[in-house]
Amino acid sequence: MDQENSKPRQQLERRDWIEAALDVLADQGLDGLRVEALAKGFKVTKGSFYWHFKDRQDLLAAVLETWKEGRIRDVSRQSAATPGHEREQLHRVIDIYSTARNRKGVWIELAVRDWARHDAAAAVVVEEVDAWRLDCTRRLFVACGFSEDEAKSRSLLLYAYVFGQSLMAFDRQDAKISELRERITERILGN
Amino acid sequence: MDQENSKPRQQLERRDWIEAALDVLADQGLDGLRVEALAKGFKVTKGSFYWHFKDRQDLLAAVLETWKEGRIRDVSRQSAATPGHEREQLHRVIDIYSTARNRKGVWIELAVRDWARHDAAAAVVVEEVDAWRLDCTRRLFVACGFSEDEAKSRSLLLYAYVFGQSLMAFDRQDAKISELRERITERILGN
DNA sequence: GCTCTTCCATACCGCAGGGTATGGCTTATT
DNA sequence: AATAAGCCATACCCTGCGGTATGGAAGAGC
Repeated sequence: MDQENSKPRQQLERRDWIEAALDVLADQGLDGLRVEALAKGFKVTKGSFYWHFKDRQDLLAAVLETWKEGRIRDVSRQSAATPGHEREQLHRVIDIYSTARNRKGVWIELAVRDWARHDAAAAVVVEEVDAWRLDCTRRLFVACGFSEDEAKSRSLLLYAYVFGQSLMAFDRQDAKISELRERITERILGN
Repeated sequence: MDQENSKPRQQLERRDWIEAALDVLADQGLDGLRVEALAKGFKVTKGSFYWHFKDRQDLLAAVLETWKEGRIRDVSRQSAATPGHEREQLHRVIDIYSTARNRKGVWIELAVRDWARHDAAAAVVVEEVDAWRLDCTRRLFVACGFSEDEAKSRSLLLYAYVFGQSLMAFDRQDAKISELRERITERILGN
């Protein structure tokens, strides 16, 4: 119910608040991100919060920046694909966002995108992250032998699919869901 | 800024509030759906609102029901495909949700799905609508000559793509976006 | 003309939550 | 030991918003 501070810390830092904020963002959404609730999670009052942050917007901007940096790092790791294993790498990109584990990452992703629909700053960040991601997978597709246009097209399809799939309840629709997923993956990556 | 009542009505009905609520839902999201703000849009006080609705939850439930009925009707129209033109029908399904016009419909879709992530009732409705839609396109794919499994798989890919695509800013990513879209559509519907 | 119903205005309560001011405790510094 | 700095508690203000109670205006029916 309430997020415990696993390490019974004595001093809170900016990072701790940001981490907790990301947790809340994952399973409450942006409008569930209240400083008093956050403070209560740390068994602390908001007097602490306003020591580390100017105001709520300050936290939100920091959350956004943190999320962006994390995604950029992820993309960088994916870009460093072992030559000859680009297709495996693309496969992993799909798997990572196909629910199960990484539920938190997916929900943060959706929360941020919802955020971006009503906030210009968030929209900019999402666009930047998308551009990185799409460019990364585009290069991978090109390395697989596809043309530039086909690589762009498939990159778009890939990410639209994984995000769209996380939008659908979809796990409960069909029993043999994993088989369907394999078919789709093949459709995106295949010949 | 404020939604005008185009027809200078004298009496408000339940439908009017629900319609206005859907507008707000489209460009403000669920947490922007406040009864006082809604009343101000009608140049009315909330005394009126609480005449037509028990409370805020009553409105939300009605909004959800209205949205569900609308989607079910849409699916029904798509199901009534002229035999021999199933592929055209699938093409239209993709086009309808590919932004441009129907921006409102897409944003409501996203708002409702965000809603469903934190509300069980909304989640049920979304699941039902998804089931209808997937079953409809599945039948269309089968009519196109695909196997049952392949039809299911492509239906999933189709809807995940259109929803995911609406999640991405994506229109500003590339100039020749329409060409990319055609490639993707071909990938989803093609041989 | 009178009453009753329908629909909305006015006025109010209660509470959650952002933000501020200030005081107190703890640790480091000299 | 005394002072300063870092970190948080307490107390308070203000606004927005859900919800209620009640009164008032306009038409319907008799």
